[in-house]
This record gives sequence, C-alpha cells and structure tokens, in this order.
Amino acid sequence: MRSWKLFCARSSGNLRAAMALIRASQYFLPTWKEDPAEAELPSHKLMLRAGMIRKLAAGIYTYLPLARRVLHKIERIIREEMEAIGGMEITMPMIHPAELWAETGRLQDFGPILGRFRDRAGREMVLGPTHEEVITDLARREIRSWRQLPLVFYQIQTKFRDEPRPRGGLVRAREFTMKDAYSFHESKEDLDRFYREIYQAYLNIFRRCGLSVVPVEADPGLMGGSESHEFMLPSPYGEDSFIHCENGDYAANLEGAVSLKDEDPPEPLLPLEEVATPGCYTIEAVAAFLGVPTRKTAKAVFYKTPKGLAFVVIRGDLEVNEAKLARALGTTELRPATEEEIAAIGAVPGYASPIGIRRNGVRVVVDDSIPKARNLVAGANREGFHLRNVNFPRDFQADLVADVAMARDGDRCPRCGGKLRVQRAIELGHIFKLGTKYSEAMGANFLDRAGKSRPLIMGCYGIGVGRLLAAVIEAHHDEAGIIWPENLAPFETVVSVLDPREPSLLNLGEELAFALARAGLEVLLDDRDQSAGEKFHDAKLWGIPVLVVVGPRAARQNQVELERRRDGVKVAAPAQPEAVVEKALELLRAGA
RNA sequence: CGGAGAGUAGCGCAGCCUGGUUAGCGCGCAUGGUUCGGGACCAUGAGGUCGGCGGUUCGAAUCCGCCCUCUCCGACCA
Repeated sequence: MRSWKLFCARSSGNLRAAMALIRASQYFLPTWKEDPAEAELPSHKLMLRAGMIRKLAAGIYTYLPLARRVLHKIERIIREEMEAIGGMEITMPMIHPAELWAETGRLQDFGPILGRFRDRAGREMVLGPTHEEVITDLARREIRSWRQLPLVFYQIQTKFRDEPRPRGGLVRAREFTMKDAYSFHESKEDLDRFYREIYQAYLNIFRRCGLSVVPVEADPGLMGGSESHEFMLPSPYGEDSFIHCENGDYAANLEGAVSLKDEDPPEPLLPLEEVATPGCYTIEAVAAFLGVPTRKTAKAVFYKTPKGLAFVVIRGDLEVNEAKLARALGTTELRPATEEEIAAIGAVPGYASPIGIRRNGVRVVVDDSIPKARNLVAGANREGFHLRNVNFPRDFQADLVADVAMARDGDRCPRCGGKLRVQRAIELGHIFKLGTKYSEAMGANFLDRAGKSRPLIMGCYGIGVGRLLAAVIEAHHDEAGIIWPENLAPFETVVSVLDPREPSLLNLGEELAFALARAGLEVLLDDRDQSAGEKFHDAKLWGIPVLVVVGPRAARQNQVELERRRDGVKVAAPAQPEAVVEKALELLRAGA
C-alpha cells in the first residue's frame, strides 16, 4: 500500500507533486448551501457560498484560500503581460503624507473618498486610493535625463477608497486590490507609442482571463489628461454604463459619449411672442399645454461651480450631462443650483429664460442642439408665461456653445449615423494619457536631448484585480456554481472519494490524485467524510474543471468516473493511474 | 447625502401588529450509532447581551426615542 507519508517523501519530484495535491479534509473550504441574504450579484453570492471571501465590514473583505489561488493565477497573467511591455514591478506605500496630495490639489478633489488619519506626531496621513503623487515624487527625485526614459513601473496592491456606496461584493469594494502602472516619457509621441502597447496588453490580459471586454473611449475625469480608455465587461449587474454603435465603430463611456443632433428642417424665424402658461413648471407640462413636441422647447438648467453660476440652455427633450458640462466649463466641481441661487440672478424657477437674464457672474452655456433648432418655446422669466419662437443667436447670446447633452439609447452614432445602444457593464480597466498634469504640479522635470528642462510626460493604467476576479465569475457560472476557465481554476481536478472510511477507496483516491499531481495538475483530494451529494455539489460550486469520482459502484468494476464541469460530459476510465491521468488531460485539453 | 428595507444561535428565517411560562423552526455544529453515487437517517447535546443605549410598564425581542450596522434604489464614482 502506498501511504500518504510515502507521497510526502522529500524527493524533489514527489515534493512538487505533494504541493500540488491538497486534501480537502485538511484545507479551509467553508461552503454554504443557501444563498446569503446580503448578496445580490451572482459573483458575490457564489464567492460567499464557495468559501472564497468573507466580509469584515461594508466593502471590506477577507480573501480565503480558494480565492487566493485564483488571484495568484490572475496576477501572474497580469505580471507576464506587464513585463512583456517593459513594466517593472515595485511596491509603493499604502500610507501617504497628506502634504503630497496637497501638492496636486487632489487632497481637496478626492474629498471624503480619501481615508485619512493622523500619526502620533499629529501629521495628517491618507490611505492611498491611487499612486500618481507617490510615483511622481519618486520620479522627481530619480529621473534627471531623457537617457533614463522611457520608464514603466507597476504594482499590485491594496487600495482604499471610502466610496459612498460600496455594493456587489468585490465589484465595488472600498478596500480592493488594484494593478496600477505608471509610465514616463520624453515625448508625447513616445507616450502615444506606449499607450498603444499597454492597450494591447490589457486586451491580452482580459482575453487570457476568458473575458470579452469592450474598450471604450472614456472621460479622464479627476485624473486629468487627454486620451483615456476604459475596458468594459458587458453585464446586467455592471456598476457602470457605456454607449456603443450597433455598427461597432464607436464605443464610449456615458460620461463622455457624443451623439448626433439633428438639425430642424428649415423654417422661417418667427417673431417672439409671449404666451400665458399658468402652472406649467416642467417641460412636459409646457409642451402639452401648448401642443408642441418637447424637442421644440428650450430648457434652462442651473449649476453652481466654484467660479459662479452656470446657466445651461438645452433642447427640452435632452438632458444635461454633468460630466461633459464640467469639462466644457473647465471645472471638476459642479452641482445643481438651489432655488435661492437661481432667484438671486433674477431668474424665475420654472419659467427661467435665457432672454433677459442678469449676465454678471453667470456663464451662459448653450448646448449645440440649440443653434440647430428653430422657433423654440422657452421661459419668459415671468411667472406663468413662456415665449414662443425663441431663436439663437437672434434672441440671446452665449458665453459658450458646447455639446453638454447626455447621449441616449437610440441616438445616432457620431461616426456613421448608426444606432447607439446603452449597455450596462463592469469597468475592469482604465488607461490614461496624463501628460504633464502631475509632473508640472510637482516639479518632476528632466533634461531633454537639447539640454532643456521639461516636465515628464506621463501615463497611468489601472486594473481592478478583485473586480476582475468577480467579473470572471459573472461571465462563467451556472445555477450550480462557478465554471472556471481552466487556466484560472483554483484546482484543475478534484478527486472525490465517496466513502473515505473505506480504506481501499481512500487508497485508490490517493493513488490517483498523486498520479494526477505528478502529471503536473493541481489536485484537490476530496477525502472529507461527507455524503456523496455534498461532494458533488461542492465540486460544482467550486467550479473545478474535472471531477474524478472514486466510488464503490464503479470501483466494483475496477473503474472510476470523470466528469467535466463545463458541459457535464462523463466518461469512465479503468481505475489505474495512467488511464485516469490520460482521461483527465483529455477532458482538460479538448476544446469546448 | 436623498428614498426604501433589514438587524433574533455560524447561515437562512418565524415570533413583534395585539407586552405575560423556559424565545422557536430548518440547515449547520458536537458525540454515539446506522448509512454511503447527486445537499442521508436515528438518538443525545452545545450554542442567544433578541444590534446598542435610554424610556414607558408590575413585566419589553414585542411599545416609544436616540444611536450604530448592513442591504437595495438614486446621487456620487481615478
């Protein structure tokens, strides 16, 4: 009889095999039969049920052994792809002095999302939500010359963001693992070159994790910079949305999405005319009262910015996209104005009009839908009255004409005129051309080829690793549990000994498991003294690609049974190590 | 931050409206036994500050107030 102790003998080949063989009876695999009340998303439920994660507080989780095994594989893929494009792994501190964040103004900009505390000396510290400041500090101390460039650093590290609303388990956590990378270049052209490389590396990473992600044009937002892309996994449970053209030539985050706005058919500009519209405080009410479609109206919307009030005029059937408006105004802080603030500039809420507004201290932003429209209905700036036949720029002027409208499902594509569709999605990665925003703010300069001191040109690139793990499960599961892609599975095979108290069965199971491990597979030997049904269910819940059943029924015929998780295909094999290894490899390697 | 809901054993829940024995049920857990191919069975047992604090009352899981935590929708989200 081959005893377990023999398997563990310290000959090197056996040691490696022994490390690839885990006994379930001695491992930590706390599974749940029932769905937890706290979870909504499939990935969240399954990670709790399969014993992968446990919650410590809202959005803060412990990763258990099963999750760690998968994470190691995901991280390995990420490292390979990052190293392949010249990335160098580093680890930066999680705790940063607040002063560093004050240098770029983001101590303010991030606001309450930043975790903060004081050290014993009373110095203000922050929990790093991202690392542009820290890496730029390193760069300004170390990089002197163009000869040192380009440089690409990355890390895989825990971040903390005190999000107002964590949700969906690992899809939106407060403490989470992120791969973040930062690149430094001597020229815009070199940044462009690297941006294309990392864009491709990201596609490789997600493909290798078995995911079909869609790269979309994104709004750089708080990060600053010019070009930016997000990598989205379409999912009904996504925390984000993007818009894409049915013809496949345009995809963008809703925050920055553009759609075509049709020009009204030409019609003569009619004279202004005041009409009574009692009690009509909304566009819908006015349009209905006057019997015109909402797109023949102009809506006035007010926002408060640090630089004063913004008065936005937009076609009545459209909504203002606050992210686009903020960018048009060159600010990051924007909120709807209060009734008092609106009244203070002489506007009448519900009947506000771009005509006759007090212009001092107010910026009038006209959406580009307005110049394309004719003879609109707008407020008269008098309670109970509207104006007909309002035309821009005949009747009022703008400080700024810009596209500040929210693109909608069904709108037309700005590239080809095709139909745009809104899709919910999980944002898995985000890449940015930062330019010199951080290097200028922090004085990170280098001497270029001409001997001139210039700010470093930077890019930054993130992947939510925990979110990626959850996304893989969102994309690969069924009612029974997870279905891991084979290269990410925590174990490649599970050998279930149905009656481990029967020594001959246990021995057979051990022998087969050891043979599989020696063949290079990671094996979970389910030697727990539990009912067969529980073992079958757990194997499915865990999503292990190949199940080897060592049970008395088949053993009587000197056989074992193998079952593939992905499609439930079952095959029998002689209860011999070589035969079982061969069948297992066959099931693993064979295409879907 | 706005709206909604929930906190009772490790998990899932009932009890609360209408206050009154020793706070229940299923799963899980422990021990013994019987089982052993798709979430077994029998027996015995352990396990509860009923989220916290305060109030009302002879008496509070139950009624009232404040607070905390968690979940969902929205706002927000490099």
